[in-house]
Amino acid sequence: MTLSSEEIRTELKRAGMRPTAQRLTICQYVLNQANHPSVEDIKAWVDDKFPGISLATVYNTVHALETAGLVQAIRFDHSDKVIYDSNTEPHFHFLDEDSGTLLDIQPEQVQINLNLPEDVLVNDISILIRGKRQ
Amino acid sequence: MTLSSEEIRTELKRAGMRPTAQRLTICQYVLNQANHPSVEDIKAWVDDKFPGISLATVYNTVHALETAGLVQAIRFDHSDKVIYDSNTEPHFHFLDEDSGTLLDIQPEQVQINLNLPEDVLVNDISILIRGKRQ
DNA sequence: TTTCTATTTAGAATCATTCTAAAATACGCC
DNA sequence: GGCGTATTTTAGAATGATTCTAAATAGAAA
Repeated sequence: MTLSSEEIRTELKRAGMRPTAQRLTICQYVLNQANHPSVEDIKAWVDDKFPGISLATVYNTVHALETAGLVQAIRFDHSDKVIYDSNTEPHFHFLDEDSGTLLDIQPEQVQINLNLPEDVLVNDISILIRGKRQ
Repeated sequence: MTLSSEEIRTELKRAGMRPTAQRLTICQYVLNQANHPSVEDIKAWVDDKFPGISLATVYNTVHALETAGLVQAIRFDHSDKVIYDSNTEPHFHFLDEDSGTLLDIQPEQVQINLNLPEDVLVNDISILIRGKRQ
C-alpha cells in the first residue's frame, strides 16, 4: 500500500500528530518505501531529503507512529536493533539468511493448529521463518 | 533436564571450556535452575554464591556457552534484553502477558503447514505466542 | 614445579536509545 | 496577516546493555 503525500498528512492528523516536514519525510520512507527499516536506516535515508534532521526526531516520530498504530516495533534474534513494520495487518516474517532481507508472509500461507491448555487465551502469534532461496 | 555438577564439568570440557568455579556456578543457574534468564538475572543469582564475580565473566560465559551450543540467545519484542535458553531441542515459546513469564511450548502442541514458494528452504521456525491464563 | 595458554577482572569504550531544556514551529483565534 | 500557546525539533548529555582492553590469575600439560 502506497500513500500519497496528502494521504500521509491525513493519517498524521487523524492520529493527532502535526504533519511537520520532518514527519512527512520520515513517513514517506517508513510507510511507503522502506522494508522493515531500523532507526539507522531511516536516519540515513531521510538525511538526504532533509539534511540536518536530528536523530532524536527520528526516534520521536517512530514512537509517535507506533502509539498511533501506524507502525509496529519488532525485534529479532539476528539483530540488536529495533525495526519498524508498516504492515499493520496480521502477518508473519521470513528472513532470507543469505541476503538478510526480511519479507512478509501472508497468514494464508501459514496454517497453525495450537493444542494449548483450555485456560490459555491467545492474543497474538508471531512467527519468524528463517531460510534460503535455492 | 537437570545436570549434576559432574555432568556440567563434562559438558564444559567436551566444549573445550575449562570448568572454572565461575563457569560451574553460572551453569548451575543457566542450565539447571533458571527459566530464560537475562544476563542481569544471571549476575544477580550468581552474586550470592560467588561474590565478586565480574559482569564481564557472565557475558564471556554465556557467549562461550552459546558458541558451544549449550544455550541459545533469544530476543523478544517485549524486552530489550537478550535472554538465554538452555533448551536446545526444537520448541516454541509462550509469553504470559500478566506475569511476564516465558514458557516452553512443545513442538507436539503446534501443527504448522507452510505454503511457501518451492525454492524456499526453511532452516528454522520460531514462534512466540502471547496470551493470558483465564 | 615450570611454562603456556585460557580465563577473569576492573574499568574504559561503544552503541542504541532516552532524556532534557531551550529554540523553533504549527495552528487556532482575533 | 499577526499573536499566543501548545507541540515539535534540536543538540547534547545521560542511560543502559554490551563489548573491548590490558593486566593479573589460574588451569593444565610436561
